[in-house]
Amino acid sequence: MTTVRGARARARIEITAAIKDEARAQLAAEGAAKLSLRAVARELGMVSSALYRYFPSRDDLLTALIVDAYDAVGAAAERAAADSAGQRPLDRWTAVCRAVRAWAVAHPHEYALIYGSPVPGYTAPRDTVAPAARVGLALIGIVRLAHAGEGVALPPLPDALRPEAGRIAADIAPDLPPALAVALVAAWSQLFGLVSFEVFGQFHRVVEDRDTFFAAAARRLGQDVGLLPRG
Amino acid sequence: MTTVRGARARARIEITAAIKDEARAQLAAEGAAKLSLRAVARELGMVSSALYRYFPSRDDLLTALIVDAYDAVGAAAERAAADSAGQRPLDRWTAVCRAVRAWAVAHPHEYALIYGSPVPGYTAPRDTVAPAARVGLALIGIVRLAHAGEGVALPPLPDALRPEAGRIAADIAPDLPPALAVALVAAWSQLFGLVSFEVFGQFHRVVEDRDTFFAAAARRLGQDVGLLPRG
DNA sequence: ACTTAAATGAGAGCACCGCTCTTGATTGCG
DNA sequence: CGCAATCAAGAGCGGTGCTCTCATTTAAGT
Repeated sequence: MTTVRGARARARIEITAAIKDEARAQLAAEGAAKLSLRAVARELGMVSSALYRYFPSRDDLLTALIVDAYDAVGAAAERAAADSAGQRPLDRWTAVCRAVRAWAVAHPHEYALIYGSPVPGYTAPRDTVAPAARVGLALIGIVRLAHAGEGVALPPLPDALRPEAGRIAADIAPDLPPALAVALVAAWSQLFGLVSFEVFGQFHRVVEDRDTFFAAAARRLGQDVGLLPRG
Repeated sequence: MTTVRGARARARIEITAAIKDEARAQLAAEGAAKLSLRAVARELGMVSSALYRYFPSRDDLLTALIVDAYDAVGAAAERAAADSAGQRPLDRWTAVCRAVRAWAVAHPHEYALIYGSPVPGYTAPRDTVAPAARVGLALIGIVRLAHAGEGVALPPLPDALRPEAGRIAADIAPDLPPALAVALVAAWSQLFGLVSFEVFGQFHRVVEDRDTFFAAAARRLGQDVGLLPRG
């Protein structure tokens, strides 16, 4: 199906990749707002209208970059999870968190593209939902192992939250107790609160040693999902 | 000093306000990316160049909107803190959190303007730092009262975090113990992680009953800064 | 009260943007 | 080999932020 049919098909793949690379370079240099199709085409030595053979619109190019960014941060998270296999769950949790943060500070504009203000319409395109879930799934995986192992310690669920907790658990991890699922979703979003505040400059003149601050906060987040300090 | 000198000065104030109002309307309708000086001028019945007498650039207009947005969400937080005076600290904490969230979901584009991707340069203009601190200060105020009252319960500080914790405490609340200050900063950013994920659509098809989910998460955040369930 | 300087609005214009359409090669399949 | 799909290029449309010039109006100083 994806076999290269000929020189033309091969060229199309290469040019598509070149466009994305140049767009990514401009994104890293100036941010999504300044990304211009004309500048990308100019840098690639082609005319702007030719670019529309590969991406039907600027938003579609951005969507491609969004998918790639989700995949990149998701891969970083999964790699951290894999590299920390065998360690204690809480250490693995913080390793994944730190991997996410490291990727974010290394690629601030790409991070802003996916976890900042949604720049196109209100709803994300279909293609982005699966890549967007990878970080969350990596976190779930670690907690799942801990739950199967020595178990996790969680406070009881408020009655009002019980129905919603059941829904969430059914959606993201039917094998986990509802209280754990809802704690996971909360911790997941709070992790990106920490990262976003750092990347977007809200910690300016507030937090200096961000590495150790983040490590401690991430560890605390792990405890909030029931991971034990001496598991 | 701010006395109105004449009709011209009065008109300038009114026109400046009208420009901001129209810009805010367009912001709410289409988002910051689509905000156009020309469209604002057109809607106000003036020519685009005339608008530059009031705002030197589009970014300056946006900065004005940013300041207003910070003030609006800060005022909402302070109002929630004032209205809940006398209640138990943890309830007041969640009240402030819910006020922030309520403002955010009511003004998603303005929220995105201040807590989404920073659209102008990397560093926020000077005028924004004071208004941006209001929500944090409201939270600090509540915890400070709780600390002066029946006290707060916090886990011990890791040794590695001790220097940074001292710095943070000196910056934001010298009267509070360092462990509490660092927990506050973390909870502060995590609060906006929860809100951002909801406003930016990351909770789509994950969290349904967002009111109760958020209330529980905010309450847990309050416990993370040492507020006691039955204080 | 008169003059003078500052403030304001209008208009033209520049460079850039996303995007569309047409035209003429080039490629590859039947 | 011929025909259809693919592609680069160019011109062009309406839009943008922003600058400059030029009247006109207002406010202040003498």
